[in-house]
Amino acid sequence: MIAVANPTTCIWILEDHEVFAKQIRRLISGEDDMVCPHHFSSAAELFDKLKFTNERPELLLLDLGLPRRDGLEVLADLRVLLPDVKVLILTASDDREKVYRAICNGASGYLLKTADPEEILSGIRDVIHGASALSAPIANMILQGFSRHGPVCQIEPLTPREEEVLGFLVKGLIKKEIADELSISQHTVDMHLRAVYRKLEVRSQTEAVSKALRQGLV
Amino acid sequence: MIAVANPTTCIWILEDHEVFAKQIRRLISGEDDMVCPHHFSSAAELFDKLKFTNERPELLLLDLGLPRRDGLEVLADLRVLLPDVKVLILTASDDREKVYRAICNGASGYLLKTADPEEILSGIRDVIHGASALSAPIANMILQGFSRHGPVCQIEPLTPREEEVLGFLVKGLIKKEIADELSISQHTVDMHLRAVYRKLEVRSQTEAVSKALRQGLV
DNA sequence: GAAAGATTAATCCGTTCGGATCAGTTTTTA
DNA sequence: TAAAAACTGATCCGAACGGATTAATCTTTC
Repeated sequence: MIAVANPTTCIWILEDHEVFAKQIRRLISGEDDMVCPHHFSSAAELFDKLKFTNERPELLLLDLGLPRRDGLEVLADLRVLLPDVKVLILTASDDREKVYRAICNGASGYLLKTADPEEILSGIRDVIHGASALSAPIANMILQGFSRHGPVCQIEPLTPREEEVLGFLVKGLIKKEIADELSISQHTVDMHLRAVYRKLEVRSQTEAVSKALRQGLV
Repeated sequence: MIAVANPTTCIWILEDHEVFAKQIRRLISGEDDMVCPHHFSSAAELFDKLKFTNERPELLLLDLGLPRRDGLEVLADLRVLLPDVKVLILTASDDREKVYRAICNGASGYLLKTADPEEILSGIRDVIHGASALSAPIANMILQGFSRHGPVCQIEPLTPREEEVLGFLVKGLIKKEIADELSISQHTVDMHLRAVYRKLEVRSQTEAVSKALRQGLV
């Protein structure tokens, strides 16, 4: 692997609050490993730029509290149009649903506007390097989502096939559909599932899916 | 609320690597809002201290790669013995299962030993202030756990009763047990559940639980 | 005080699930 | 190569589930 020293990262900002956007631009411009050539006040402006030019950012700082088009919609659209552009949410809202939707829609991080400049810059660098950035209160929200369901113990490891079946179950398929998907009989699916129940110490699909998701097995 | 200026936080360390432990102690001692009076090389030493003295830390920096007693066991025991003591994992391992188990067992954060001193200090402060601290690669691991299941859309809000029923379902109860728990008939539970199905656009308990957990509804 | 929404309850019926139990084949590993 | 583990398949049956439909009561809101 060839190491590239200080490659300059191109960052765009979508933020309707003009003053705040300019502050962030100044912050970024003060660093020698990143530039911010544009910022946009509305989703329309951003998509016009993408439509009529070939310029592309490596990272977009995205506000969620936009006036017309919701930031979450912008995020979902970008995932389809430009899946390689990383999106870092930078917003004032710590609404639980917004946080979850942003993450589930592929945001690389979620920073609050209360974050200090250092946190924003290191967050940007983390995202550029393939990691994720979360403000402490947001990390807290997510972690609580885990621990709320109580402590967990080590479990007997699942076989690859068992994990596969469990994965389809989590996707919402019923046994017959899983059987078709894997080209095996329903009885076999049943057998694998039974083994999963034993290992996870559960007694139903519902419990198995719940435990699997809470423990990050799938 | 009365603001207390710079209250000194008492931090303990459980870390079998003597050199690293001393580095961290020095780091902490250099700050005027935190002190580290003790560090321990084994779980036994730590629990002896807790048993024979009344000294208690506000925060424990915990390594997971301990020789005899596993750090995760220590965490689980501390949750029971001293639920108010916050635990911040500081370890070399980025093993997915360890991360999930630590979080599910109530750790307030998970930092990698590769973290720089500033990150460790700000992580400690975040935890003390009730938030959480995650190293960027760990945050990434957790976020991937969400987005792996694909994008999600806004859903019709559930009524309180519907959320309650869904909550019990996630806990692994079957309809009859939910009915008993809420002192209503199975038919009513069935009705609520059907409403949940419609709103979440699913067709089974399994799918409902899956979607609920992935979207952080419960 | 009227309208809207939430909560409660019930019947009917076909589908799916979970538990118990058995057994042959393939793959991995010691 | 032999043993262990994983994967495959099957039957039987009672319990649980999902869909459709109807309707009374209670609470909140305008």
